[in-house]
Amino acid sequence: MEQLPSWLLTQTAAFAGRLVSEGFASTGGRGYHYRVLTSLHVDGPTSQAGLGRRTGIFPSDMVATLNELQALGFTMRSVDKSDKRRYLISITPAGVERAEELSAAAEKIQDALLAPLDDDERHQLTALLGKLYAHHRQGFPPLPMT
Amino acid sequence: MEQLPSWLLTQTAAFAGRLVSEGFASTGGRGYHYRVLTSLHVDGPTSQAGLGRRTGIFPSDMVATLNELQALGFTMRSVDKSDKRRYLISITPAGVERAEELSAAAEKIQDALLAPLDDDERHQLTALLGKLYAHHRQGFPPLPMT
DNA sequence: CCCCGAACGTTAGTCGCACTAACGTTAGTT
DNA sequence: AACTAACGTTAGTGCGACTAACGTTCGGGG
Repeated sequence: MEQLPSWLLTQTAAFAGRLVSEGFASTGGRGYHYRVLTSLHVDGPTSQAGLGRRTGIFPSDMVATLNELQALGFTMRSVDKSDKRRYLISITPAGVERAEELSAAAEKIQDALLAPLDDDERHQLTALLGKLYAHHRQGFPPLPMT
Repeated sequence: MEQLPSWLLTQTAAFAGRLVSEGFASTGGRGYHYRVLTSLHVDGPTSQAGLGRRTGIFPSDMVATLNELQALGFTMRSVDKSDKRRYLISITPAGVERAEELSAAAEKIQDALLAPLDDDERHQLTALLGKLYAHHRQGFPPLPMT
């Protein structure tokens, strides 16, 4: 059982999840915050739905996440007057700062996670996971990442 | 962000988790059932605590899981009269059958998950994940897997 | 021998993430 | 003008991981 890739993947992911949670939680954040702030920081403002497509977060969860981030002063909702259905979500200076904190935390997490692997192996792993990720992402969510 | 190993790992794990959930759910089971039944089938009867150590399931969750499996007729609790604190958990014939069903489901899941990888890559991946798993398992839970 | 700490099973509850269903509003399309 | 699709929102579900507390039982040391 312990050599089944799905077992290894989910178990390793469990450890990874633990590390990620701890890492982010120690700075008072969580995965969704990291994903959203980083996406806004790197790829710029967009609608909530667009953000959801970028980050793989469901619209319903997006609402809650943005409520939190907004309450913390990290993001802003402004009406898109060319389309009254949507908000334009943008990141504040404080949000950028936070995004960088969380990125730093993410890097530390990498190190802890990949500790037993040398550089070669790390590249192998990222390549393989990238392949899996790319494959399974196909045909899955609403693709247009506006 | 998309080349961060932790991002890839957690995202890939998300897909894996989806496939696993779907795969098991389609047969009316879940991950905990698979873990527990397989452990009992492969490594024989033990106490609840022992089972928890084998499978990485918390005692509190073990209780619920065994209640379910017992209600379904897949496992049995018998008193360990040499130690009145514990139950001896064993698997029933129906449970063995179920374990095999779930194992078959797990294999199908493997195929779906690893579809984009050739044999070589699959071995690489298992090796790398195994390394990570082995490393992070150290110093984590109560080790004696009685 | 008794006491105390550890292990066992159990109940209850929390958290993060993923996901579904339904609703009102607004934009396009036909 | 009517219909469909997209948007944001509310509410609720499921699974896995985890914490806290409690009563019972076992084992070892004073």
